[in-house]
Amino acid sequence: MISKALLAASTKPMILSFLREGESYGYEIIQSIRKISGGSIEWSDAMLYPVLHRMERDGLIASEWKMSREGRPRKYYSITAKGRTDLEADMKQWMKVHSALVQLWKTAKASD
Amino acid sequence: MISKALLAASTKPMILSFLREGESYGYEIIQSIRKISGGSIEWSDAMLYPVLHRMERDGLIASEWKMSREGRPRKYYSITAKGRTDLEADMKQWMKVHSALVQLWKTAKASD
DNA sequence: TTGCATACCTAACAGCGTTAGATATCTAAC
DNA sequence: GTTAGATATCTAACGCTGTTAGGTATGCAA
Repeated sequence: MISKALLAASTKPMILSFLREGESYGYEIIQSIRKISGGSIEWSDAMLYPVLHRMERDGLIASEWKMSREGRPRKYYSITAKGRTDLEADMKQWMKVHSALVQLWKTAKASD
Repeated sequence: MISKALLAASTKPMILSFLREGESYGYEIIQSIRKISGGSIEWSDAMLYPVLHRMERDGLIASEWKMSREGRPRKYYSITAKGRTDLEADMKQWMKVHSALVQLWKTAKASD
């Protein structure tokens, strides 16, 4: 179970990274992220859908309703140019924090 | 400037990692983290002090008032056994998310 | 027709960073 | 001596976001 704070920090960059590979829809995103993380990341739909709505409102992704063969409507999302730019910034931020954390862990180890 | 969400996810493990090297106090923690991160991580005192209070309430750290030579009172914090255990769990969680993110970034790169 | 997977959505609540304050000491400059 | 900046801690109101707990609807298998 990933903590709420870590979830909040990683959801947006993960969605943008995933959509960079091609369009997808909410339900599929949840399944794919679970698979990619080896089961350690379990997103709830009640968390994800508002996130997708916010990201679309902010122009990071765009949506389009499509009908699947089974007759179920799906809302497909694709990444926008703004979303790609935002992802690049997110990745840099993430790496800065990750580097600082790793450095702190190493330092502590060395003094053990 | 690190985003609010990423800050919220990294503050606790960073404080615990830092205190694992020895006791410290709020003001010094802010300066040290800024230095360690090369200036990219700037914590505000209004963010940090409530975090320290919560962590103490949760038994992850313990505090003790001490007087510095200049006469200024400082509240020194030290990590507890529970804090060390919590940090280990945080590190595992962080690495799970980090691995998933890195994998997504690699996949995207490969398909470029 | 019952149950499960698929597929989407929203409202109330709780936790936490931001903004904007407050208080107090020490040191250096004017 | 008093002004300014660094040191050192704290709190209240606000906004954002995940959680909990619901709701709606279709397709398929038992």
